Amino acid sequence: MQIGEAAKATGVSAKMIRHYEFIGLVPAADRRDSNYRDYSHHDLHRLGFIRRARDLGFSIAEIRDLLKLWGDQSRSSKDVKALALVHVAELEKKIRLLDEMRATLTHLADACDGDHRPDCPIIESLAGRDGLKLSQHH
Amino acid sequence: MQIGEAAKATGVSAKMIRHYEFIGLVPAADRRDSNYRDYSHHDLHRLGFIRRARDLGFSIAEIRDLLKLWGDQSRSSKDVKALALVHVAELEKKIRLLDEMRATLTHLADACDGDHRPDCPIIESLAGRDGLKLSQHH
DNA sequence: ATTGACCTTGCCATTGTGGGAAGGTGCAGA
DNA sequence: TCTGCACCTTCCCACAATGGCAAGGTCAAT
Repeated sequence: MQIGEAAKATGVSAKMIRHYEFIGLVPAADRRDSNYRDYSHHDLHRLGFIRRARDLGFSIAEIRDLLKLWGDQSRSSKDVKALALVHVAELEKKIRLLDEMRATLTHLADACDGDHRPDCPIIESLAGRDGLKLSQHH
Repeated sequence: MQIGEAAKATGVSAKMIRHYEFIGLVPAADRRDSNYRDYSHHDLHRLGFIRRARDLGFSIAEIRDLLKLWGDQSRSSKDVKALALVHVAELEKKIRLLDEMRATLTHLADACDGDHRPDCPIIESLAGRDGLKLSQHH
């Protein structure tokens, strides 16, 4: 199976498949005489695993660890769960940050008349004449 | 005021101040004889505005627009509010995506015993033997 | 033999930030 | 005055993930 078909089958673009090979996330694919990459069912399985992990927001580094655990007969489910929970915590942190931004900006927007006049608490707050406090991330 | 002090005063790193100058987000700073950049209160005010906008998650492109609106006497608060609400919608979209990931992964982790045995629904789900459906983003 | 769809490598762009090297400046203390 | 340190300058590299483009090779069907 050549790379385009593998891409369709797994939902990982050909570009990214090559990239994952380059960074060592997947082993170098077999080559035909034409030098075209050739993918087996086993390869597709691995790529599918990677795509699903990416869909869950795992980073490349985390996926590297997941792949190791996947291939490790002696691993315990505790190891996998720990990794997953770390990622859940990361997701929650990101969500919290974004939600603070959302809340602050929503408050500012609520306080803004949104009419033809120039007065605007949003701009004033950004400008530092601050009645409405802005949250301080990082 | 030289760049390090300006950085401390505004919370924007010297590195980023130079970068913002390079991409034209702030005008080129005045220079002393030494070629050191020299910042006025006016400059600090602009940098502070930028930092607060970044803290609210606005992109550089959006901040560019906000700065235009800031300096525009004839703008209406409607224009600012519209921009802010677009950004709120972006934030909400990101939050929604992350929260789907969080929920899916939390379900998987709940279904995982997390003990010494190797059987793990998380890995199995990633591997595609899927009883528990994974969400399909993009 | 030509066309068109696919593949190959390689380089550039994005977004926002940090790191570091190599060298200039400015001030304070011996 | 010389030395050292802290700061500044520019320039290049890196990250994570992805896309795009260009110049060329391959293959199947016409």
